[in-house]
Amino acid sequence: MFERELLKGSLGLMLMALVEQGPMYGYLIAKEIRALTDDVIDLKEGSLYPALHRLEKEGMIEGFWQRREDGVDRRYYRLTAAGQAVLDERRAQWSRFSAAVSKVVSDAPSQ
Amino acid sequence: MFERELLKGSLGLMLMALVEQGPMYGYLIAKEIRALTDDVIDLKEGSLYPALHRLEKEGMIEGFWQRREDGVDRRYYRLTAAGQAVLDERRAQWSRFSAAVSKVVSDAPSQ
DNA sequence: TTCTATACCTTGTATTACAAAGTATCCTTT
DNA sequence: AAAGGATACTTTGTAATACAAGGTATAGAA
Repeated sequence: MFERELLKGSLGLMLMALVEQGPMYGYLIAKEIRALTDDVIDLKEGSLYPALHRLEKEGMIEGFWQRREDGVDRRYYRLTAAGQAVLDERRAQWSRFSAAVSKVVSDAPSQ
Repeated sequence: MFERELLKGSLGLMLMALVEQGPMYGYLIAKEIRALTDDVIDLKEGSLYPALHRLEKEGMIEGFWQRREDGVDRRYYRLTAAGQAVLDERRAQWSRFSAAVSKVVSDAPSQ
């Protein structure tokens, strides 16, 4: 119940970071995130696909269809140049932000 | 613009963590957070007070009015027993979550 | 045949940070 | 004396977004 809100603001960042490593498609991205985080982050389809569409519309990522031998279409995404710049920015911002929250939340008394 | 969404899910946690150290009132909490985070997190009143009311309604914190000598009323909050239990939980959850995001976002290639 | 995995999509809902406005007091600056 | 800023709390409306829950379609295993 908290996790839902925690994810806000960091989902786009994670998607861009994964796509940065090379073209990936949605379903694989979700599996990667589950694997990398030991199921701590379990992305739902209703979050994943709209987020990808959003990033594409904003020009951060670029999608293209690829047909497998068996005829199944998969939509791969790659990072755009604009996306790379924004990713660098948001990565730094995440560092600052998560460090800030951790500091406030750490049980060390203020004095 | 991203920060707004980043804060979601972690604001309640920060408020509870601060109030855990002893009774505090809203305005002071905002100042404390700015000071602790070097202005990385600058809490707005439209976020702060509704969040405090929310936590109070949920029974996580307990508010009481205190009148200063000059006649100004301040509303102090302290953590409840229920709030302490939830705080411990959310603190652990934040650790797991932020570590998970950092791992996905870190530029280290998957192999 | 039924179920699971793969792979994508969409609509509606709940949550929540914040902008922007208001109230009131005190102190400092012009 | 007037104007501005800091202190201190409040409220209403808005934008953003994760997700539940539904859908489509294929392939292989039970």
